[in-house]
Amino acid sequence: MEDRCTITHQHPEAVERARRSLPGELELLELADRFQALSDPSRLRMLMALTTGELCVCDLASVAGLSPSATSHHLRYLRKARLVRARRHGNVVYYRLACPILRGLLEKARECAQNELEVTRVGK
Amino acid sequence: MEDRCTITHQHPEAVERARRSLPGELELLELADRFQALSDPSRLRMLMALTTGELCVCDLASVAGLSPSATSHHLRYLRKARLVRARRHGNVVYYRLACPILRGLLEKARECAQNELEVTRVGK
DNA sequence: TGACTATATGAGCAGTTGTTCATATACTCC
DNA sequence: GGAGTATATGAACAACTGCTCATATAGTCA
Repeated sequence: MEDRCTITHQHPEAVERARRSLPGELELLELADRFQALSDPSRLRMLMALTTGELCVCDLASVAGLSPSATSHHLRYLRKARLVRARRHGNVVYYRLACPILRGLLEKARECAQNELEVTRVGK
Repeated sequence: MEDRCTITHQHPEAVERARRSLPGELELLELADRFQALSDPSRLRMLMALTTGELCVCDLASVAGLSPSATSHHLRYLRKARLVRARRHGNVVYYRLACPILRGLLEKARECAQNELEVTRVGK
C-alpha cells in the first residue's frame, strides 16, 4: 500500500495559494519556538502574571507554584525565546515581558479559547 | 541549602495582583493545549495554509512536506485542540480553521515575531 | 461484489521536555 | 574576608512528541 498520494496536488491552485501565504523558514521557526514557550501551563501562568508588571523570580515561583529552581529553568527558556527580559537589582532579578505586543497576543488567545469553550458548552 | 525562598512573598501586593489576573485552571489548560498545537513548525505551516481557505489532507501534506500519515496524525492533534474542523466530501476530507479569531491570532504572532527579529537584527 | 484511493489509527522508537537534586554564581551585610 | 540569600545551571530520569511502518476504515467506480 503506497503511503503517498498518487495525485500529489489534489487542488494545485489552492496549494499554490497556500504555499505563497507561508512565512519564511526563519520566521516560521521563530514563531514555533515562541508558541512552544507558551505551551506549558506553568510558563503561561508566569507570562500572564508578568502582564501586570515586573516580578522577581521569587514572586514568579510563588505565583506559578513552583520551586525556585524549576522557575529559573523556565525563565531561561523564556529568555531564549526572547519573550522576557531580566534586570538585576542587587540580589534580586526582575523579569518583564520583552514585547508589549505579547500582552495583546495573550489577550487574543484568551478571547479565542473562551469563545471555543463557550461554543462547546452550548453544544456544538 | 534550602531550595525555597525564605521570604515566600518578596513583593506580596504584586504577587496578589498577578494572581488575580490569572485565568481559571480550565481556561489555562485549554490555552496551553492550543499553544502546544501551534508549537510545531509543520502544524504551524498547515494552519497558516488553512488561513487561505479549505484544504484536503493531500493538499496539506504537500504544503507541509509530510507523508499523508504524519499529516493525518497532526490533523488529529489539531482537531483535539479544536483548532480545525473537518468536512468529508466523498473520498476526500476537507479541513478548515475552527475559529475566525485564529487568523487574527496568527497575524498578531507574526507581527510580534517580525518585530523581535528586526530588533535583534538592528543590534540592541 | 472487488479493486482502488484517501484518510485514520496503533505500535514502536529516537529525541525532547519538565522536574528534582546538587552545586555554582552573584550579591549583601556583618 | 565570611555567612547568608537570590538566582542560575548541569545531570539524571520519567513522561511526552513526532516520525515511520503496518494496518484499518470509508468512500468511489467498474
